[in-house]
Amino acid sequence: MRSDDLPSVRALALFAAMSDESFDTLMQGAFLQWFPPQVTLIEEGHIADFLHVVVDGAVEMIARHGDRETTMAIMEPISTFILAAVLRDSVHLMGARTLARSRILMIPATGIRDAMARDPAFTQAIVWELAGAFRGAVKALKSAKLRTGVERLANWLLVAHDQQGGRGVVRLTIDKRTLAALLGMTPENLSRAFATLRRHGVEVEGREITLAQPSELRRLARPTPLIDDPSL
Amino acid sequence: MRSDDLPSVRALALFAAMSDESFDTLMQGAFLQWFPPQVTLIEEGHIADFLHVVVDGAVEMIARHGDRETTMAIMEPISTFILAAVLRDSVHLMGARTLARSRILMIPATGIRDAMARDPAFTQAIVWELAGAFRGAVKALKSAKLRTGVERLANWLLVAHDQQGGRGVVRLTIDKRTLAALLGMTPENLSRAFATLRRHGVEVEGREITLAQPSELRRLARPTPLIDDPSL
DNA sequence: TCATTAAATTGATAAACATCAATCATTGGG
DNA sequence: CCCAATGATTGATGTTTATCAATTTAATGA
Repeated sequence: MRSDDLPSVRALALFAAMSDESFDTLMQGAFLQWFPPQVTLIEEGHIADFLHVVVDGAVEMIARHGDRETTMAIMEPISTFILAAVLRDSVHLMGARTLARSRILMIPATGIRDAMARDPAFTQAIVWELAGAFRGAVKALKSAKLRTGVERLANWLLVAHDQQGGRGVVRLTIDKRTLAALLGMTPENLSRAFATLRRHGVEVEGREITLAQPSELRRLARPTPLIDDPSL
Repeated sequence: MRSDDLPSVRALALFAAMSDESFDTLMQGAFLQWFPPQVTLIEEGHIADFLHVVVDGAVEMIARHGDRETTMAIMEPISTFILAAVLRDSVHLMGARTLARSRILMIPATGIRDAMARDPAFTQAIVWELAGAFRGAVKALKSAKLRTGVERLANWLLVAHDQQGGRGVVRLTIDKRTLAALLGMTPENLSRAFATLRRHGVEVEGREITLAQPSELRRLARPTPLIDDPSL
């Protein structure tokens, strides 16, 4: 790993408070690598060898069962995935695949566990990270259980809208098939959901989506921070 | 809190490795209390004041949105709930209600955070607990997204069967309405799912369920450790 | 034991969602 | 620019699930 990448890695919340010694030890065995799109990074069911950190790009967390596949989450910079499997020295419950050209930091699982045992500040950061991951999964489960597909899309759009500056336009950074899988529906039903939302001011042109009547959309979506607020 | 309850609390994995000093400080402000069934312990959206530990009984984690309600998990002894909200000093994403007469240990959230800051062994135990909770939520989400209702019931029965000694009978410890909500369906559809499973050797008599043809049920259920193994 | 209430089951119907297929639109490579 | 491949949309149909209502069963309290 090139030494000019180190400061930006160090600035990540997970690593910021740990000691210099711990950080240097950890980075000895780590590597930061570019991957093209559609590369499988980890396989569901395999033992976790590395902690992965998305530094650039995007990674799709995938779950499969029989002939069925779903998208569990999209990891964007700067975020880790598979931390729990690493800490428990266990198997991945999900696979991961790059959605775009991505730069991924990979840190040996043993190094993470060793550093955690030695550096309390690092452990505290891990606690913070895990608590956030757990709450993210709870919110996803709530959405899946309490909302219809159309409602999930509407709320997804409102969140994306806020994250993109709230100027009436949402630019899709993922293809619609992946969005459908993330929202727990078929691509066909995503198209239909968009058609349903047309009456609520949602205009779709390829990857650009205009929210012409945001309050109308909000009325249908019924957002709640307890599901939709990424910071909660 | 009576001092003869302390040893069994101390033996909980979360507290076992922490120092005596930390444990004593934590237990100063804690209390262990019996609650009758159907008592709301925490409300969704409220700030987390206490960490809760189910010592006896059972607690249902509930999520609500509008006029809809679902069961997110059933917490049985010995388990904690709401740890992530405590650690992040944030609001509950779920409510909790006793399902049976339950003995609950309540520890002030500030005490938990203080102890975590001071006692690395406690922090390590928290990491272990959080990692498990996250993986539990991921498995629940996978089940919700990848399986039909009938399949979820079938797998739930197989897991319960194993946990109850694998002798061909499952005894329901919760009412069927709650089981339905846990599995993400209406009570009516739970009845229908049981009727569907009759052809796979599942005989229902009130709260007692006989698995007359376990391998037939297994063939329909298609269990996978990556969703169904409680230890993974 | 009996009456009342609550839970569970069953039936009918509607809504949400998936599957399959055909067509259209977009993208990427030669 | 053209063509092939891929993604998206639309239509038809089937499946899963929810809702509503009626009936049956089980549990509870006096």
